Amino acid sequence: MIKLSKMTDYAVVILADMAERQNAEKIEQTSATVIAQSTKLPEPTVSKVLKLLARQNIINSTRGAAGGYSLNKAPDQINMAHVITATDGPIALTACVDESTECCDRAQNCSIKGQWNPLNRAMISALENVSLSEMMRGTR
Amino acid sequence: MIKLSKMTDYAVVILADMAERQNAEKIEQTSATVIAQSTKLPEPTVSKVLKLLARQNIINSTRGAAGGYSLNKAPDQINMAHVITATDGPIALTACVDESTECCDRAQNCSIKGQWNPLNRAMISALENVSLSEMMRGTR
DNA sequence: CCAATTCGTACTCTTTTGGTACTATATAAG
DNA sequence: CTTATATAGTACCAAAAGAGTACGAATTGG
Ligand code: FES
Ligand code: FES
Repeated sequence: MIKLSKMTDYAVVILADMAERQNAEKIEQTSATVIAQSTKLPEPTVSKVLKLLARQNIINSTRGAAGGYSLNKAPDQINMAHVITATDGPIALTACVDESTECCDRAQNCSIKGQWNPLNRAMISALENVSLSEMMRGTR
Repeated sequence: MIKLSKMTDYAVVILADMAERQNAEKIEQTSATVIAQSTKLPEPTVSKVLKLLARQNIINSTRGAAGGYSLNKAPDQINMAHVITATDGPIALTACVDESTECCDRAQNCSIKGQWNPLNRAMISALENVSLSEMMRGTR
């Protein structure tokens, strides 16, 4: 079954939690520990997800004592394509998107070589059009 | 990385092969063996994929001697959502699409429970809008 | 009956994913 | 300067999923 990974699932939950907190209280930084308690997710996993999100600049990280994470954009500016890219890596439905790389094993005999792009583009733009705030409808 | 399975990859290659053959020659039934030779894919795998496609009525199967498979629709009537459903199972980005089922483990503490639908719908309709014939552009 | 062909299931091997642990680095406070 | 508190990065192991294969049952035409 085609589905997204648990990491992405967690990422959305965590981002939603951060968005709520940042909206309600005027706290700038939140530590991984606090988020883990709030979401009831295991802390090491939360930490891992936050690191992934920080690498893609979806959230901001501050080290040291009194450090933590904070959203880098408004919730309606964060789209799912970006989040999925951060947690699952690049969105490419097949390995055969461009002709430069190795493609699949049967490339020489394949009748649809290099024809996956329409599908990929459709998928990516669909994901780009769903924002975090849309995922949070009815939350508050 | 979010990607579709090799089964789906094979399925598209196989369907493209069938579409070409059915267009060129006026053959009604084609056996798994012939398709395997034509696509250079291992026969057992081809057989497996064809069975999956037949179950979803994307192709037609005839048993017995002189039996085989044939397309059930025109190539532009076959969309990728259908093919992916046949080979990978239902398209649901998360287990938490409807509230009836068990959802994920943290359902009780989840702030976005039941909010995955927008994402799922976007994804599915994107896939429905890509047809097999679009994947075959430039083939013939 | 016999040959050709699909159907269904089950099994094994490999790859990917999920989760955890450990160490290094950075920063604020005393 | 030292210490406490955080994040950053890497590496590792177990569990799950996926890919491929094999085998026997069922169906049809000659
Ligand atoms: S599917 Fe990869 S080259 Fe055809
Ligand atoms: S993600 Fe499953 S209930 Fe929230």
